[in-house]
Amino acid sequence: MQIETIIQEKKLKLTAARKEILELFIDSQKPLSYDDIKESISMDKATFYRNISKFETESILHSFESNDKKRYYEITGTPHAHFICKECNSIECLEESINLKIKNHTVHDILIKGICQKCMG
Amino acid sequence: MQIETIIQEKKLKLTAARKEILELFIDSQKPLSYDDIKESISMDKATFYRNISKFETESILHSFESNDKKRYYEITGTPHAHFICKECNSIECLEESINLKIKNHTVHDILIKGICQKCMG
DNA sequence: TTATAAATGCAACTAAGTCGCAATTAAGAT
DNA sequence: ATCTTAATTGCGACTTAGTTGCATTTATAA
Repeated sequence: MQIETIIQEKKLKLTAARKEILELFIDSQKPLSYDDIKESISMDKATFYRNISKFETESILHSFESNDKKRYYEITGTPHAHFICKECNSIECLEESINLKIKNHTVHDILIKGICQKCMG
Repeated sequence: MQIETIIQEKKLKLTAARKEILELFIDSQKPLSYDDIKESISMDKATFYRNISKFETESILHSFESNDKKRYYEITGTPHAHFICKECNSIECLEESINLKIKNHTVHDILIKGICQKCMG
């Protein structure tokens, strides 16, 4: 996944901030919140959120609200469900796809909440 | 569902605030946030949240974070999944139960996000 | 190289929820 | 019926995630 290609396809300006954000999300194996990466990035949080928002409207990233009042973002790729641990707030991507249809509704995302292996002890 | 029975079973004091909260949630057909009901209740928000928190530890209510940074609460009854519309943020209780097991994880809740019938136009 | 629309940093703001503390109250004991 | 006391309440100040207005800077295309 080439950052410059992504940016050019959507006709966005390639700024240092955008490069930083996309590098982080492309390398990450799981969704990240602003809080997760604020130490690793050099831009202001307004810049972060404005870019994230643009990336979302361009479908480069998508997001969901977790159990900890934070929004988590990930690169839009193969759709998959997420497991959120109510105890430690960790998030796992579930690879086995869940095929779920609800009539008169378009399903985009599935979040499963519960207790993860670590927290079950 | 009798409010006095619920309160007595958990050995809590029956206060006016608790009565108000439980009445609202027992009558509601869907999960409610503080914002949904703040006009209808007479207590301070600290009191609301402290009681909600107690009701959650007593398993009288349970809650989840929706797509709009608000936490939604509902009476603990028959387990069911929720559909959250990403566009209008409405929440529906899904009655057909979804049987989902993930090895090494305890599943408590399922949230399905997408677009509801109204918003599909 | 320049023009300009878009992007940035900063500071001030919003909104959901939390916390400390003094005053009040439910419920059991007298 | 009243007293006692731990639990509950209201208030105000605080926290934290995210947003907004505005002056300055910068990527791109002419």
